[in-house]
Amino acid sequence: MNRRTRGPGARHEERREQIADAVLAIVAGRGLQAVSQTEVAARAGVSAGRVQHYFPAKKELIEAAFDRANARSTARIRRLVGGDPLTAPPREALTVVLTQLVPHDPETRTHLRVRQSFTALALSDEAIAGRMRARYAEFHRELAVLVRRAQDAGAAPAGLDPRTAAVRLAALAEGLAYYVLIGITEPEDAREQILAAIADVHGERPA
Amino acid sequence: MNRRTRGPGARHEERREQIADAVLAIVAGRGLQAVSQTEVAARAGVSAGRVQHYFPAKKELIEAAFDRANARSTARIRRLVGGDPLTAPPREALTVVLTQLVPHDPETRTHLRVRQSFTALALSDEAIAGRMRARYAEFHRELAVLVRRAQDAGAAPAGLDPRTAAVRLAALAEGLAYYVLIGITEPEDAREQILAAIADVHGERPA
DNA sequence: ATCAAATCAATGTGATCGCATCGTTATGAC
DNA sequence: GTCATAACGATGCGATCACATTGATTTGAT
Repeated sequence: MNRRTRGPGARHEERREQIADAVLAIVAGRGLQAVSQTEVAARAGVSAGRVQHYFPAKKELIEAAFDRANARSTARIRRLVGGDPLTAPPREALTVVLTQLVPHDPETRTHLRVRQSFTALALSDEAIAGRMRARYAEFHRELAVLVRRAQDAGAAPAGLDPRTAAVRLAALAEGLAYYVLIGITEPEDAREQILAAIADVHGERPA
Repeated sequence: MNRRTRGPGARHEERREQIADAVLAIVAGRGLQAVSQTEVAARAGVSAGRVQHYFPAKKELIEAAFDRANARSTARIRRLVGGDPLTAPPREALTVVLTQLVPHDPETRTHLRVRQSFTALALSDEAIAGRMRARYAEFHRELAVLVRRAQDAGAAPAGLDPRTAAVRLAALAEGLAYYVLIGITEPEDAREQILAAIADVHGERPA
């Protein structure tokens, strides 16, 4: 129907995303504690009043930014896989999803910095924690499906429980990702380890 | 010589540790952003002036708390292993060091919450980041020594590069630890996965 | 005993924060 | 056209923060 329901402009969702993106940029650069109405408004190139209008409470602003980050991440994965990861070739999908977790370009680096800030916030903010748990539940479930399909396709002999293998892969990838982020591991090394772990799931011997 | 160099009491280091511990308690409970002079003073049971006296700048207070957390962690590991981990039976030391990373009692849970807060801070605070890198360098080096000794002792056939294996083990353990912390993985499951990974390093087939 | 330095508490200060409030403007419904 | 209302900008307010300042007190050294 109407693209604009009310008021001037009224590209409501668009504006919200623009502001949420500004929050993410600040978080990536200087952390969550640097997020304030003034800071966000300046970064987004809008008035502080507008920020407050779209997000009456700071809590909502932060949560919107978190959701926005997840949406961006999901979109990026889908773009790289070329569709729904669950219907893509399982091994390729596994490789993309897991290697995208480790920072290797500005975009992934920024995303992981943001994510790391929110993981800390989740420890003292139940609203974020709930979203985080839901996000991980979906993530691990999706990974488990991929692992199972990969096992079925390959010549996996015994076959580890898909769910367990999925969690193991994710944990390894996330741990390595943080090491890369703080600069104690090279992106290439992390990637190699992840590929080896994926090969292991396929019944091949890891390097 | 003199335990007290100057002034009343002058149990300088002791007081600093007491205040640093208060900081850690606050971080564990409500996160880094809840740390303020007033809050710390109240938690430590001292005047706000004293906090300021021992830590003229907040930056120093935070860094002292970080160092304190590391010292506590090191002491706990040594206590559990019963001496220097590097001279203990390698497989036992590996098991202790890695399984202690995942939260399974109030102490380890608190420690990991604190650690998680600091990992986020390290992304926007170079002083903390430097300390963090140094800490990990030592941690991974120590793990690598243990892995090498474990490989020598066991019947490991080929033998993965000890350094690579060490990083892999640590990454897996830390990833699992965070999953446990936010409640999407059970402590027992995480422990099992870690034990399996250690067995793998020893040349045994993982479960 | 005296003194200098360390310790400590109390108060002040400027800045910043989240949020409330108020007034103006722009827009769509009628 | 008019009217209700969303959109928006600007300003105000109370709270809190890190840090500075001040002054009193306690100790060890001499």
